[in-house]
Amino acid sequence: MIEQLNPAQRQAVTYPEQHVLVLAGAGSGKTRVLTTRIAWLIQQKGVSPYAFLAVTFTNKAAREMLARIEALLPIDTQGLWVGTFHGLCNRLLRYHHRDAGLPQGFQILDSADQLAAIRRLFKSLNYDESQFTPRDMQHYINSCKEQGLRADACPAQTKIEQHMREFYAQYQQQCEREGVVDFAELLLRAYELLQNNSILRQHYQERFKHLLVDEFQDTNPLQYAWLTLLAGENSSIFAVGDDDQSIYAFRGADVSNMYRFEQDYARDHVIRLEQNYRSSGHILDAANQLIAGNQTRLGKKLWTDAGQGEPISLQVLDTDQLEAQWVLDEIQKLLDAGTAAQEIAVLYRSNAQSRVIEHHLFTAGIPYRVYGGLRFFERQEIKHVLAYLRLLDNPDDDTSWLRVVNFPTRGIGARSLEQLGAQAQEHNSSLYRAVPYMTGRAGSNLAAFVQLLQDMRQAAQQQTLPELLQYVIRQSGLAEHYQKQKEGQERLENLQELVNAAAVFVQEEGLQNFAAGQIPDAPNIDDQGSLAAEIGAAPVTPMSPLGAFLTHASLEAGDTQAERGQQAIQLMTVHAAKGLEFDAVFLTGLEEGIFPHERSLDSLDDIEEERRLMYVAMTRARQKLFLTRAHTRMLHGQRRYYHNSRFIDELPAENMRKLAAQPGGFAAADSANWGQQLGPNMGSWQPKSGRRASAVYGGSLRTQAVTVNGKEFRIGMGVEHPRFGVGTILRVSGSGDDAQAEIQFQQAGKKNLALAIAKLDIIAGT
DNA sequence: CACGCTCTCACTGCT
DNA sequence: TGAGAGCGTG
Repeated sequence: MIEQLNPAQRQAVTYPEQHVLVLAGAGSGKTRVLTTRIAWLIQQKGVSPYAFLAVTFTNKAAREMLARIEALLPIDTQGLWVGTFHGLCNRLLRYHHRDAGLPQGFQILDSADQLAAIRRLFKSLNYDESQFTPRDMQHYINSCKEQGLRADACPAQTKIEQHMREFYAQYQQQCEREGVVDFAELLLRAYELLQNNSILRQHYQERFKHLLVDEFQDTNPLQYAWLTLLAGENSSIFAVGDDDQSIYAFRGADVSNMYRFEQDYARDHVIRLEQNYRSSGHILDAANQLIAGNQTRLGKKLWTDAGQGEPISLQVLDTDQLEAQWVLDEIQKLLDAGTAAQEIAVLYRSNAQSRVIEHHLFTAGIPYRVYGGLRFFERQEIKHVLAYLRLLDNPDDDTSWLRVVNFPTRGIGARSLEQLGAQAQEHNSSLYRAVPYMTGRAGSNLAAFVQLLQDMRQAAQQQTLPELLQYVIRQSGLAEHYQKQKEGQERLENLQELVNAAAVFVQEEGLQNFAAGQIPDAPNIDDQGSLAAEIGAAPVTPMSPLGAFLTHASLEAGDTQAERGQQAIQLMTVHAAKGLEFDAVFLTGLEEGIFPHERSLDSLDDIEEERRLMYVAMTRARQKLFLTRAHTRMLHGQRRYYHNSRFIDELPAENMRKLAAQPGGFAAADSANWGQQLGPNMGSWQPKSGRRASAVYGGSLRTQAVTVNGKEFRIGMGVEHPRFGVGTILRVSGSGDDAQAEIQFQQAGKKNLALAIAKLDIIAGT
């Protein structure tokens, strides 16, 4: 089992049973180490499978981990807790819902549901959106929870903070009333459950001798607290991560958890996995050099014994169009040379950049697959069906109620709902429970809807889950509605797919013989029986197939796209590429303001995160890495001009191959021969010094003044912008509608503005 | 209640 | 540029 491991991997796998931090570089075999550690402890040390809790961030990672453990061990892996933070917390809360103060069938809100709930509360509290929007509020609530803060513990120094905190409290009340929990709540509740209930805490602390965490750099403070709370006196945490690949600070991840863990738990117990099995030497050397530019890191240097391979190619193009064309040409060559399409990836910093590339691939007839976008359980037609189903389980779920009470339309308009809302408020009840107070036409329409739900609930008692779904799709009128709709065909197919998904689900969970609403006995679910006996906890609460399916739908939104195996070029953001690898990688849009993104330019922390992102991007490539940038690209419907990304300058010359510039594009049209100008060592790639890269704007395109709409803009002139304030023109270029100026604003920093569009006032006398 | 118009705004995205 | 939300009209 451990014979084929390298020394560092072996050390990690066989480390004494105590807290360890494993710094696992990109492509160093971290999943293998994690899974082998579990298998080794079970097999060689006789540790019971019950003593393990292994936690990941994504369902995909959890599935992969389980599959690999099963491949390593001939024995039964039942009892092993492997899952996502949210999945495991959900499990805890289902088992101990009473202790956690939750209703038995609590529903889970996904981000969209949460936002809808917040919007609804905005309306019912008559909040205007001038101070903060529902989106701001959602972000605020989640980040409070991710720091373990309930509303009463949130700061209230300023008026705004007081308002937000008050709203947070109201939102929480609404969730309690409706019996729903959002994602962050799953974690916070589970944490509080263990915190407040010493019997449960001790039970789990004694049970889980080994806590293993994947992607530790992505944990947020609450996850860290949950994990360290769960670890008892005799438990050990095996934390695997890479601080250089921490790219999710924007959603609450805090790399300093790694530094803290090292200090507080694993001092002198840090293992570095630095041998890389993925990329060639040139790529690794360049990536190492780049990431060394970050101040804050634990430090690590990847190496390979597989040879230098090919240097990294860098190509500079005039426009985003030409960049896409160049990428297309190179892809064509790779395909001709026999590279499999799915082994070629085109990466970009943000999704908007995919369009041009897609267009070129599409025109050339090359199959491609864009990652990201709508996932299966997030589609509106799917969410509609799920809303009906949720109401069967929990009619007090107002979010679901409002979603489908009038969809398809059944004569219950905004007016009726307003009245219903008022009744609900008055009787302090859910909308569902307020229906009997309604009279007249609205009352009877609502009563009919309640009857519809009642019929469905009845069906749930007799039919299997797939049968119930089919029934709900028909009886709700959704099937008919989409049949009539012009573009409803695809939606109908998705609904059928949902029925199939339910059939697969009950099969896999062994629930196929149960009616949808029936609660099966739970003889073989884990050790909960013994737990109940042991600590006198509330009786175990298994879920009905319906409840289980709804939970599944919330916690696992489904893949964005089907199998990766298809013969298609892979297009995705750098974030989405984390954890993946390809023979050939095109990293596009390497311009200052694109990558690093303009929103990150003023903060060192943000720039360091962008640098890690660049590091992640580069280390996706096995053999060939192509970097590209364009002088100008269309963004937000405007042509904008960009400098070289600082990250290009930070790469060592000896690992790079400078490609000759491509002729053509607007350079030719503008009669400025950019082709020559961008020859080797000029615009394309320059060693170290060329940070300012003035060559980009140099030569015949350099202009002293331009006239737009009768106003003359000169270099050095003072201008005022309604948002950015007062600034000085550093540079002008182009003409007519394309005329651009780079302006140094006193407050807002340097901006490139299109003069025909920007509302600039010239400050007289400058 | 549905449709179409205008306005605004824009990174990354798992659970 | 173009998606999504808000608003007014038939």
